[in-house]
Amino acid sequence: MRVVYMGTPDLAAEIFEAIVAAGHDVVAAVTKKDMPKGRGKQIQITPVKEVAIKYNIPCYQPERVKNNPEFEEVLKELNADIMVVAAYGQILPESILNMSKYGCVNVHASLLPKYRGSAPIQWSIIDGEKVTGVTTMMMDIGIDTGDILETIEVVIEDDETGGSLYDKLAKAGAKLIISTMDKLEKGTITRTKQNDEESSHAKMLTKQLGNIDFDKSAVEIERLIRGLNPWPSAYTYIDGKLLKVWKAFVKSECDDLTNYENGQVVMIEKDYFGVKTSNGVLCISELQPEGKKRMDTRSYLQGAKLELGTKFK
RNA sequence: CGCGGGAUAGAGCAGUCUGGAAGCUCGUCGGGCUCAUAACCCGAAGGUCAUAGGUUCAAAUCCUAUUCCCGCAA
Repeated sequence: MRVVYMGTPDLAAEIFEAIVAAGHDVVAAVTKKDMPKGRGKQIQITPVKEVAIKYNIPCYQPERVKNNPEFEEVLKELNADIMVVAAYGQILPESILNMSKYGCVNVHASLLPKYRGSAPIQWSIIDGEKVTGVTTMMMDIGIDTGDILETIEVVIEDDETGGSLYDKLAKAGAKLIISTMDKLEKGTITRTKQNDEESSHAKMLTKQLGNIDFDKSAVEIERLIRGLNPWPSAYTYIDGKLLKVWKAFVKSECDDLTNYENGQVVMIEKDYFGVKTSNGVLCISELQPEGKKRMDTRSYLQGAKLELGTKFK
């Protein structure tokens, strides 16, 4: 098929590659504008643009697609059979949705109608889901509300992190979109309406979200840590300095801790230390002090003189 | 030139302000103790103190430049 591909991050890039590899004629890529990123403020090109350059595919980066007749004209001229959208980052107007023969198909990293929105992967871990997946759907004017075409399930492991799940879903999504495009072309696809009553919305991730609240339960905090690993990461403060928490586990049975407050260090072992929460002890086993590299807690304890009763935050 | 922290043994750190013997907690190796051990005791190896230049009788430490790592912000 003659494809226009829209997407921005790595996940979208992987799906992009799969479509190219499947032999489709991708005539153009559309991605967000290059933004200054990283320490220097160096301009960094988006992962999708990288792929476009690799295969010598023209790449468009409109500031905005809404109310942009010029860009719509360009799109029209491309005369695509289908537009595939994956984590593009902009809402498409109806005129673009209806522009091509097969319309706009979106690859979304959740089992819709659950986790509509921008950060479904991390939220599914934070919420403690056991299963998530990828959905392909026909886009309409709502946010992730269109008819479902196909889904694929992915199990969330007990030690799943945002990063590891991201990779799994990218691979699953790549497989699924090929299948969906194939069925669309053959006309064997079925469309299923979403049940809005079962829907939920995954809010955008913010750095604030990673600020650990020790008044929550250890189980919840541990999921937060995994969900926000590697980005934007869960953290707390010690002596006013940032301390990122990369890995932790929960200990529910402990000695009497009524003398301690939530957020205080209540046990120090060789490979971890435990912090009291509202329910259970959060045992931190991998962390990163401000300005330092990520390290296991064993190493951290060699150099830092952590004492029982130290309060985080 | 967006703001800031950092580079010292395999790891994590102290020492730098106030120049004057290379240290700490571990790890590794050897030996001992023990029914046994990730526990304990004794011993050893392992460093161009990021790089280059400067000041000084003397530099990890003071001055200048460079490289690399990291946090914030975006």
